[in-house]
Amino acid sequence: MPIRLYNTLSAKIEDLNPIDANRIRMYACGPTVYDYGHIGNFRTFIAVDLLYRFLLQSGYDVRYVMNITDVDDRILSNAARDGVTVQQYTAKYTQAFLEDSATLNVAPPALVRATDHIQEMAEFIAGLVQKGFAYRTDDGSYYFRIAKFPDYGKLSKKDFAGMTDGARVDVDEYEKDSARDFALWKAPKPGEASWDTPIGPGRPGWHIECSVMSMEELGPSFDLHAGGEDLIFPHHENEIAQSESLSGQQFARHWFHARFLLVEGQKMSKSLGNFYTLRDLVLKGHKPSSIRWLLTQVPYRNQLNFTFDGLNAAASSVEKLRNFRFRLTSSQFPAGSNAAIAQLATESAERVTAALSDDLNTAEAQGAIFDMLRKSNTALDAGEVHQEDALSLLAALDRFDAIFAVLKDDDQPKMKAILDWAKAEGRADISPQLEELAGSAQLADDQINQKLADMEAARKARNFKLSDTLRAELTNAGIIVENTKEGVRWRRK
RNA sequence: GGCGCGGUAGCCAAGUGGUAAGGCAGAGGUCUGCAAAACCUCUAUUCGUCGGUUCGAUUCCGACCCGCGCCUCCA
Repeated sequence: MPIRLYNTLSAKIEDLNPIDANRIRMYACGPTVYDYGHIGNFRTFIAVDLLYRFLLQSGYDVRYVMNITDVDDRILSNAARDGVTVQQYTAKYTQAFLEDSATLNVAPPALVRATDHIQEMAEFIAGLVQKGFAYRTDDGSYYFRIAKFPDYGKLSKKDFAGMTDGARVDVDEYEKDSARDFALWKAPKPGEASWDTPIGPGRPGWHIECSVMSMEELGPSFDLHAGGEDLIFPHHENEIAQSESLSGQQFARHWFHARFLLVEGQKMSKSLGNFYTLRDLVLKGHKPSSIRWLLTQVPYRNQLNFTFDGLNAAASSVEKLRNFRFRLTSSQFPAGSNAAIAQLATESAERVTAALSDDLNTAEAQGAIFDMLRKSNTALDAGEVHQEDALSLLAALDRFDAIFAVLKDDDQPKMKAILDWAKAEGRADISPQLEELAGSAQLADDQINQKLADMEAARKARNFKLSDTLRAELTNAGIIVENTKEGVRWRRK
């Protein structure tokens, strides 16, 4: 089954057709590390992560590169303001980004940093100058000459042909031939970091890093380029212009853009008070798995309305999935198999794959897995699931989770780490819920098991008062005890 | 203004030219010492509004209303 994806360049859903049959080379625009990542950032990164994981599952040999933008105007001016080096300033947020990605189970791509490629950028720009696509202004900045690239606008569907501009739009800006020409290289600003290169001192423009690093890592022409929808213009449009001008070849063949999310029905913004970093949400007591699930619920091209109600609903959904897996792995089944269940497992896995192949329709895929869940639970209740069936269902579930990555119950240590960070930072907004969830491992497993044994003994003796007391103690420690026909079992809240 | 996306149950959200997936929440029931989990039943005669095409439209077309995005550095 071909994987179909919407391609911003053609504005159509197309079969993904890699240059090399079995290999995908993809590049994603990563974060600018000047602050902690917010949930909008992670919506995009998770969307790309789902794509990456699905390509791997589909058998492709995927080379996935993401950049870290560790040089831009904000970074340089903030570093100067704080009296630290650019490296010092960005190290903290780069680290935070890596931690947050891990918290959200984002599979790590190969990372490249802009500041490690300054010389290559200078060479790239020199090449553009040589070919007549770029020019230097009196102050030592370099600009790309859009008039030389007739395809300019092909990604963002903008028509610049009829547009003539007067002198300069912004008199504070450096001089350039046309208002639309964009900076490849900016002359140094007094008091801020700059780099010495063969084209002179200065700092790179925003777009050049991605052209340089993607082409260096993946070749002048590669399969897939991803990012948030805001990057379509100007960032990706400019990348195309630079890259194709220099190489004379098509740059990325397929462009994948994730749509922005809304928060409580409105665009996320600091002024509206609905701006959340990942850490903000965890501090409120929300599990990373709930956040990841909510961010995967709406297909990447649709607007996703991120709400706290939705987050709580997501937590319930994840718990339901985990309960199901728990049931499959902790129950005893009769030997043999049941053809109907085997078929259910197979069909469900196929439905998931078909949904994801259809432009990464995550909602459809999740619907399929919940159908399997309900039917399986019904069969489990009826005792119709045999050993081999349980394994088949488990395989289908884990295949699903190889993409969605929410089943592993590791929220608690992640939340504990963020709690520790928040305390070290002196954050005042640590919720009691986080304290409770992060601390739920205060009881060691053997302590839990001892209490469970005591509780079971009390229940056998029909000493329900003692039994209830012990259950309450465990509940307070974040342990949920389940008494089933097959005996007692427990899990963390 | 230009270009683009969307409006589906209390909330979130798929989807199809042939009569509405899934999740959450809610109600009732089964199971159960309690609890938890799970299952069953119920909850949109209807898919922003108004027209049109069609045997038939939520799905196609048009208009209108509403929300959202991009239009130079926000994922």
